Amino acid sequence: MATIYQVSELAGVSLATVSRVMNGNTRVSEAKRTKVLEAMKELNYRPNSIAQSLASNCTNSVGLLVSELYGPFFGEMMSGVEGELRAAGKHVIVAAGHSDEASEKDAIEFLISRKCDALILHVDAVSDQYLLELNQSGTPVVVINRSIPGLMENCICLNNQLGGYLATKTLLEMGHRKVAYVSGPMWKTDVRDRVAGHRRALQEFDCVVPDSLFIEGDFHEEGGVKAMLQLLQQPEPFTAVVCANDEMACGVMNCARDNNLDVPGDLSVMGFDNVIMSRYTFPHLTTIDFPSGEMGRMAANWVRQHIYQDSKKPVQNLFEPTVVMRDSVRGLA
Amino acid sequence: MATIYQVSELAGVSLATVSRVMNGNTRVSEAKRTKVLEAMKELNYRPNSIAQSLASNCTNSVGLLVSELYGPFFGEMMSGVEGELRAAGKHVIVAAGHSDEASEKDAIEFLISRKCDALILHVDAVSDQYLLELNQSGTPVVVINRSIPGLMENCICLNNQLGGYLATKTLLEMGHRKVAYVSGPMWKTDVRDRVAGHRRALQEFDCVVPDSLFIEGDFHEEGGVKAMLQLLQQPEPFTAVVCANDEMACGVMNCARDNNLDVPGDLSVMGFDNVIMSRYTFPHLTTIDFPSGEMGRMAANWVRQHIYQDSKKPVQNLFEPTVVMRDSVRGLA
DNA sequence: TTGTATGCGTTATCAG
DNA sequence: CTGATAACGCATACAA
Repeated sequence: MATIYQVSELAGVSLATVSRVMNGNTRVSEAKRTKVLEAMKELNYRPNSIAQSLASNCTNSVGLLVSELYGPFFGEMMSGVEGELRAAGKHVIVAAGHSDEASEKDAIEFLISRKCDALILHVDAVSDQYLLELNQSGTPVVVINRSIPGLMENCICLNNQLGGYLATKTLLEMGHRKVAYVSGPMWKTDVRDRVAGHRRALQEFDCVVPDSLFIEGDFHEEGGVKAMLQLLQQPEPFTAVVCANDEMACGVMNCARDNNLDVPGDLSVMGFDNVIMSRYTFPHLTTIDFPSGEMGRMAANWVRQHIYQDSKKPVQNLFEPTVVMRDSVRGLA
Repeated sequence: MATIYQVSELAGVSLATVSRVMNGNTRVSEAKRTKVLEAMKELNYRPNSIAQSLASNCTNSVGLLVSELYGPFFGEMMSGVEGELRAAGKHVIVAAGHSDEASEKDAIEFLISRKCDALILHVDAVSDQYLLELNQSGTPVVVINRSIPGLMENCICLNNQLGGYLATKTLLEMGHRKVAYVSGPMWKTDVRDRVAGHRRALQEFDCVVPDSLFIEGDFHEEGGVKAMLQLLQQPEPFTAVVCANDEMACGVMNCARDNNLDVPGDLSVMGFDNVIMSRYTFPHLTTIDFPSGEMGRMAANWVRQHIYQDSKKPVQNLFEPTVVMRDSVRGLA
């Protein structure tokens, strides 16, 4: 692999001049510049970004930590991040946190030791305090889908409360009153926000539903099935069930069908996230859109603004969810 | 951030000794070793992996190039790669190639300039020749789902031919004879392999189907819908359709339902890939399992063997697909 | 505008 | 076993 030194020799200039034409920040005479360029081409020179990083103390790479590398939700998000960063000539180093504290911290250490210029995190096991210290300690951090007091500027959030509200309100407006709720794990902040929105909508419509119609799920399809089974076994009737994510909504719909319940004829089902799959289910799932791709892009944009100063697109910290009407919900006569 | 120099000073040893206890390859007296370890702890020292990379000419990072960052298929694969590599203390740098030649090459250049120790590629736009030269030129390459003459040792493949064969054979054995086929883009090698398997099964059963029952799709859900529409408009009757991937199978099923065709009552549908979603569709999709996660893990294992020499698990170059029976296929009386 | 010299934080090659 | 010292490839004050 050719080095800057060999290029300088072939071009008959100093090593510093070569460096200058590469970075393009200092003025170089046109004559020497073309000479250097030619030499580069001839030697098929490629800058060693490792050396560049060491010398400039900038790695041009940002760490991306997500809970899982698979799943439609994270896929869209990663795609957004990578697309935006790649366009700026930056690298993304990914790691998975598996929603486990030790694993998340480990991954973050991993990324830091790699000297990432910034970290984009989607974590839920690690504490707010930890993230605050992390950001203070030298590695800028932007957090997705989590609001951290004292670090709001670095958070890219979805208004989960509003999402939960919209989901339930939609059903309520269509005449449903007996609406069951299958939530995610309540230790997650976004889950609690969605539930709060749900409760607000209920309250607004003077609607009280018994506790037995509230089930804490696990965000997985099987969890949806289990929740539905539980719902079916308790005495309270219900005409609709709103789920805290699309996977569980799938489980609920499948379970309903297995129990000879027609969706949406006998039961309306509402999802959350608007995962790609939700367009393919039968019936097509009515859900709340979570713009994960856009939010990933925005997180990357944040980094471009604050770290690389190469973007002038304003940062949007809060995203608003919207209702996506499809076929799994029906109005009550 | 503390450096090795400060540690050496605090420990009262030379800088070289510190380096030695870090790497643990040379013997160091127990006394000095503990002194160094203590100093490290006190200074909260973390090695600068950039400097390590420059000095050792080993970045401990491998580039991973996939077509897209989203989608269940790549998600599973990436997850396999990251899990295996992370366990070995290696980093993975990801990029998306978008099945476009310029984009794929660009991404590869990107990864190379980052001095990845090896590249794991899932590409389909770039030529065999290019990959051969790439591998020769200093950056070891392992290719997923593509067999390259002269580079077979570096390829982790699925037996697509067998997969295509199994898909169609399954239907044939159940009595179907009028089986339509919705393929992927024919310029992709794996697509052609699947088609070849399909043809082989047909031949084996002395079954000839008219050309109008063969549609070239695009691997997307909409493509499945369009293909099904096309199938419906031509005169030849058919009792089953095998699709080159699950997404298109979803489209076919949805379109069938929209046209009052019961699946599998009136029409059997076979998918390919066994994407997570296929378990959630209605009816649950019968398909061919593509062990993308395992193959990703194996690609990573290849790298560990050949580049880092820290794995003794044997490399498996060829994976066999299997039939996953679910509810979208039914035998003909 | 251009060249020289030094530093970035480690590894690795020597002597001792 | 240990300690100087020279790479590694590039960026960048400083000087010219």
